[in-house]
Amino acid sequence: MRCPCLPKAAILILQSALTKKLSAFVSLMDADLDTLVRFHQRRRTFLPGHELVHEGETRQSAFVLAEGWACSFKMLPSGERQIVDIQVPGDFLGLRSILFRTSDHSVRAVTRIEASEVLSSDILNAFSDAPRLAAAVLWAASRDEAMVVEHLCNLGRRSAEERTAHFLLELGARLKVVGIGDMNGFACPLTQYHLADALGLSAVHVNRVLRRLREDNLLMFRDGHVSILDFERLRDLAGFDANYLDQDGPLLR
Amino acid sequence: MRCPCLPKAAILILQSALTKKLSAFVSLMDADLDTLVRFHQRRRTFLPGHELVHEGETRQSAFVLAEGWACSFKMLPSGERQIVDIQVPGDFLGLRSILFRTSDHSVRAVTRIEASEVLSSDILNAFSDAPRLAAAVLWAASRDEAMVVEHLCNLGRRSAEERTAHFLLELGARLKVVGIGDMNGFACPLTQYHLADALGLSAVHVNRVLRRLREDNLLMFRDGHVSILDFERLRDLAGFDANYLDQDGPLLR
DNA sequence: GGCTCGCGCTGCTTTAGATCAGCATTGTCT
DNA sequence: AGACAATGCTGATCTAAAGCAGCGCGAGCC
Repeated sequence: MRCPCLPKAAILILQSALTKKLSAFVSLMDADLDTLVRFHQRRRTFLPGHELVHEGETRQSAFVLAEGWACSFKMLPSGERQIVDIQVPGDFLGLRSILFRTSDHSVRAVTRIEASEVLSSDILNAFSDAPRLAAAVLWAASRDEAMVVEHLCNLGRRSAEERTAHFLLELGARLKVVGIGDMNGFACPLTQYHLADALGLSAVHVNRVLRRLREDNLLMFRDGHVSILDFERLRDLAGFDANYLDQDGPLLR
Repeated sequence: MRCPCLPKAAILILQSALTKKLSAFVSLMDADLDTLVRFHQRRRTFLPGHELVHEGETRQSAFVLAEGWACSFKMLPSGERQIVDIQVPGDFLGLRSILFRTSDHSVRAVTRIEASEVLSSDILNAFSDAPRLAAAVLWAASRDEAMVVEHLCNLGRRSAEERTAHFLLELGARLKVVGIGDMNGFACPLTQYHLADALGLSAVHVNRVLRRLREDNLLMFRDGHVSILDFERLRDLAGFDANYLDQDGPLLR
């Protein structure tokens, strides 16, 4: 605990996944933590499949994901879905939907989730009241962008196997930071259809790729669990370098 | 001019491409404009091909692009290049490189460019001194992310023709906001190799796609100029909806 | 019990785009 | 002038992944 005189809510926040993540960027002051507490009012529960944010609609809310998994995606005119990112605890959901006139993407719960609604006033007030926290929000948004950029390289220049391996390694690394899963694997509620929509592949092909990865003793994706069988070879296959997650080492700035 | 008592430098800033872009989000106050002036000290000129930001290196600078074109990209272990985005006047270059421990991407001048170096202290001080400007920076970063997200959909779910059309329509829309080009087309210093690296295609295939688009009287990419021959059909082909650029209509928030 | 539905899995055929190879044009350097 | 490097362009061949078709299995439901 940083400061025993903080209100009880703030102490809970200290342990939240979001705080863990932001603390990798700056050490937050009391004023920042007080403001973070406000982010965590309005906690909600949503069932699997519920759409929290709707592409093309105005006056959307953003959320901070506390428990469970979600995915952000865009629908294309052809009716196909492109999953942009998978969200795990500590991630913002739909941040761009409150900064933009109309949301450019949708967010849907994959599992049952708990999330706190964040209003655009919460974010914008943070810029006046808690500049360090606001800077951390910019950092978090930039980190999200870095992940999308890496996904772009995935789709543009990596083969189906490399892509799949890279995607699952990234998920593992992100989950480790918020204290879920370990080097050997993690619980994963995604279906092969989720993978297909995220990786720009057909579900049929994802299935084949997963089989090959399993037959090569690289990883197993089965029964809602991902097992990393050979991290080194997987990392080399995928060309995975976690630098872009900016999460190793203690906070510097 | 908003305020005749501002220093001369600030009045110039009022007309800068960055200011035009940020003003689409919030109307900036004098304090914001003063801070923006600081962003525009340290103006530099770079020759075509110069690499301003280096992937994997620490202590990088960011820049605001004032004149000319640049591209941000990542190199993959295979030696292939994925262009993440093309930058035009008013865009930030390498913003993530000052927020992260090590830069996750590189930035290279396509043409001769003029750019102002922005230190991480410039950005972070803005959070304390000019919260509205800081919020606008978050918006600009989010807009960049929205563009990368759209590129992701491009690579994941659109055919080579759709991708190419979409990419060039987006460029046209972005250039229009900063006052370059019009509905009929724009000067474009990119080579077919740039397109290939941005679109995740081979240069050979880009050439064929451009030929088909030309033969169908949709657009011409030739001699450093893009001519939009049939905007409506191109837009339908590409499934292009400029909403994600969040640049239409007057400022609301 | 039988029904459907979601999800995982597999074989066969097709195709979009890569790869390979080579030519034409233009501008720059010596 | 000749050499060369970039860039644009084209035909022939190859291949990774899509598309299509279908089966198995367990869960939930009438």
